[in-house]
Amino acid sequence: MDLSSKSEYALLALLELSPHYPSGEPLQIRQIASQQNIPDRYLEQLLATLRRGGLVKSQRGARGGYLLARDPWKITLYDVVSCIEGFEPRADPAQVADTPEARVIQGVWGEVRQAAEGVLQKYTLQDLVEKRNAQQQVDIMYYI
Amino acid sequence: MDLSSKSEYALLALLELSPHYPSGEPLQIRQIASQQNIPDRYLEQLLATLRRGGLVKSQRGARGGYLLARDPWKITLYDVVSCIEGFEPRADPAQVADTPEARVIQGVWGEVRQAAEGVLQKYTLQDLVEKRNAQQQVDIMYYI
DNA sequence: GTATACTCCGGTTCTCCACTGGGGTTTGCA
DNA sequence: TGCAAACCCCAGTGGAGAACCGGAGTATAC
Repeated sequence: MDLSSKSEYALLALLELSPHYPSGEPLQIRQIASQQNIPDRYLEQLLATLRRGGLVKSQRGARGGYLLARDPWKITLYDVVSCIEGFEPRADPAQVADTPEARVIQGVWGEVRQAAEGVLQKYTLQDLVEKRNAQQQVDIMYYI
Repeated sequence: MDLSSKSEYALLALLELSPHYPSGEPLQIRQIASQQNIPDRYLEQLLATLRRGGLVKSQRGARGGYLLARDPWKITLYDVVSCIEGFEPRADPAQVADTPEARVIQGVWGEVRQAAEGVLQKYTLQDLVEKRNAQQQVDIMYYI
């Protein structure tokens, strides 16, 4: 019921990439990692997953790096979390007994999942960037 | 993001206890376990947690067993899951870096949690029992 | 006073998370 | 052409928690 640091790291990385999307300039793992202090070798794996999930593109070689695969307002938080957590293949039949009670519980749990996913689906990376900017404005106001 | 079998077992057990609440007759671990085929030694531990959480009462000795601590409509699914999963003490400061981005993400995640908890809070054990009864009615209809 | 239940404590196996390391391969640039 | 900077792939490790199992103790009804 809590956010894994896997997902949190991925979101932080994509948040770093978002402002660089218009320019088309890639960002390197090292830069992202030091900016958000994430272990860089770990972030590498997460970015590889995101690449395989079609959320980022990579550029190899010197002056390479990562950049978003599409506009920041076309990537929802659900896209990110489901890609990184990999909870799409809900089809393993290694489930518990199929009693009437179990079925009822599964139904309610489906509602819980839907509620959670609904929230994740309504936010995009762009929204997060704007939220952060707004927050920083508030911080500045208080600072003055 | 999925229901642990811990919570599922606990809900199944409480669902078994619910119809026995009015009579005041306790149910034994063995009976609950065989009814829902849950490993009985494991269920024992879960029931102990529920007892410490004040959701069930235990009666020791011969003809002992467990019974609900209060009416089935006064126990929400949130009560059960939070008791068994123990996610109340959200105060350990072993968190990730406190960047503006991290704060924004935490905020959104708070919304996700609230959405999920909202669903769990609106259902009681009584609701589940009624859902199951309704489901069984439907099954019978189809059977005829 | 004995069988029947719960109670407490510990250990075990397994899986996953978070992370580290050691090789590769591709690319820009001098 | 060489080489360094980046990504790429695979493998392993340490700790934590989930899901159990087992045994010794304790309270209670009959």
